[in-house]
Amino acid sequence: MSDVFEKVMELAKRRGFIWPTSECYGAVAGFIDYGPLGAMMKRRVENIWRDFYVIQEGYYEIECPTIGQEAIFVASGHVAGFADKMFQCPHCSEYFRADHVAEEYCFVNAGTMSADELEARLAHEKCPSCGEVLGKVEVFNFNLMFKTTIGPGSQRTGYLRPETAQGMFTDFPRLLRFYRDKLPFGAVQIGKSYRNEISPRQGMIRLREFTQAEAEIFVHPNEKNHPKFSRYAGYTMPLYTSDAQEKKGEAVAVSMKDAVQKGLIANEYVAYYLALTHQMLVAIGIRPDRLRFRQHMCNERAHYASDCWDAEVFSERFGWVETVGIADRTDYDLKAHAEHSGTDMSVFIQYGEPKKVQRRRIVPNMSVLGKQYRQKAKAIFAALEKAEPTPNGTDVTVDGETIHIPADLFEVRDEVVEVRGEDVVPHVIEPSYGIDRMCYAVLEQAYDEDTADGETRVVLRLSPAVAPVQVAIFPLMARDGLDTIAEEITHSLHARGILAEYDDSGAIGRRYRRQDEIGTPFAITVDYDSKEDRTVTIRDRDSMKQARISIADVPEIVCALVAGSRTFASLCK
RNA sequence: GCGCCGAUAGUGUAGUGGUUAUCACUAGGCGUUGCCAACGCCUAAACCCGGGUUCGAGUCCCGGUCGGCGCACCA
Repeated sequence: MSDVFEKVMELAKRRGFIWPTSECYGAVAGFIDYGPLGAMMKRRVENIWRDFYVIQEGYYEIECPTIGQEAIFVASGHVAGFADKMFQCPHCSEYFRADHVAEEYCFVNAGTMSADELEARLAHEKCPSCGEVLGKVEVFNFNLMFKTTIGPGSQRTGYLRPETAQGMFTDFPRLLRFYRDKLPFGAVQIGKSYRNEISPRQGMIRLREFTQAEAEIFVHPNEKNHPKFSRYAGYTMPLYTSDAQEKKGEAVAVSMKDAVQKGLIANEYVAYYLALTHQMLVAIGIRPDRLRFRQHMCNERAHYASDCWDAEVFSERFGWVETVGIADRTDYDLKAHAEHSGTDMSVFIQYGEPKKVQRRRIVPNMSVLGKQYRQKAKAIFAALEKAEPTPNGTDVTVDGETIHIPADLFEVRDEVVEVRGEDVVPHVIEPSYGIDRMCYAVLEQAYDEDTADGETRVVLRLSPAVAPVQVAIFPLMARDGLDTIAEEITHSLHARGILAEYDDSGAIGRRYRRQDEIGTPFAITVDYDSKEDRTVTIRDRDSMKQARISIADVPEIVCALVAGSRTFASLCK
């Protein structure tokens, strides 16, 4: 009994959407090839993503290497944190997370114990699976990053990035300058990321090499109202809140405005991108009734994220599949990179009006102190700035030595200074899209079988926006000049950037079926009337209806149909 | 990584240890046909990889790879 997954993957393989990678040597789990049609469709999905994020939002795209030096991932926490301590039971061969088992046995600070400590302590405990006393186990780190070396001699460690996000963070100072030192702004990146999954399954749902489209939007920590929130304030869609999940409830349709007001969503920024994501997924052809937004429970949320939602698409095969993650990552990443790199990752925010601030300043008598303390003078000056002065002078501690500075060697000035602004480390709103999962969802939902003239017709009901081939051109017969007219029409469409496929092979019905199967939304047929009156038929994939249009109008009509600015029904008078 | 199951033309499949490995669809060529997988003729195309048992292996055994399911994993 074959389900939709099997049918659609069989079609995808046969017609050139998705192939197992390096098949001639045996495929490798977690890697796939996009064939000619798949690569085209994926590109169209990515370009729709660009329409939203780059064109509509104005967040420019950058492109960083997929290999990063070790320091990046030390700072991001991936070197230490993207690994799991695991061990295998010597009796039953089961694998376990060492820290999880340790917690079950109530070890104190199980999460921070070293591998050696865990080995020593676990030796006396029983295997959670088979119940035998574990004895000697080997606790090892399994890091999900692919490691490599940079340059000859393997001196320098590099990692394949596990997310594209870090590039936007490490480029932050340059991006800030590019956006002329103002918040908010955003940068996006579409590219490959890599995770060495232990056991990838489920076709293109869990890959070791996959394509992400991520946006990092840098906002003022206290200004999380989106300036264009009105665009989506009334947008209503199903939200599956953490509260509803705890109570075993269901997703409920809420408007973004209400969701923010009721505190279901942390802020307008998160809500804005939830709605934008919904709109975009529908634009690539995801059915709204198979789409919901699930909030992370407190315990599954990364420790630095203040709110996190997954856009989940319902798959007939896999159930609800998380396809997009939208998180408020706060200032975690920028602070980490600032600390590890020593580079400032803050923005100077000017106040509307300069603030007058009362400030006490201790001004040392440089000439006397300098002569008296010589090498120590510099450290003493620094210490004095933070000292608490008394009428009898003050004590400062330099290199463990307490030195008394008499009151006549410094001056205390109470002054009012103008402060024009402050340094702020922005918070980051991160919508992160799994392009491959989106592509799978599009294919699965587009797959359909109907009956035409008593025969089963397989049809991919792809949106014209993502269909790899946008229109097919058929001469009814490949002779009598029909082929020439059809070729001319094909070229006129190519000139408009439309991917039109000419096909004169086989019966006309067979050619329609071939195109139905790869989701080509429209087909134009040149017949003998075309020679007389310069008209052709245009046929709609889904309804299989035809309309007669002038050859001269073909490019404009096809462009309008593909763009969605005109419906096929409007052609049928 | 463990357990169970599977792997045969492009796709889906048949195949008692013994001829030249079955059939359908698909694809290519020729003819025919004049708007929805028509028809005729012709052609191309496969036993996952490596060992073993045997006179002989697509078939039996062992190991591997890939895929599916269950477990574990999925910051």
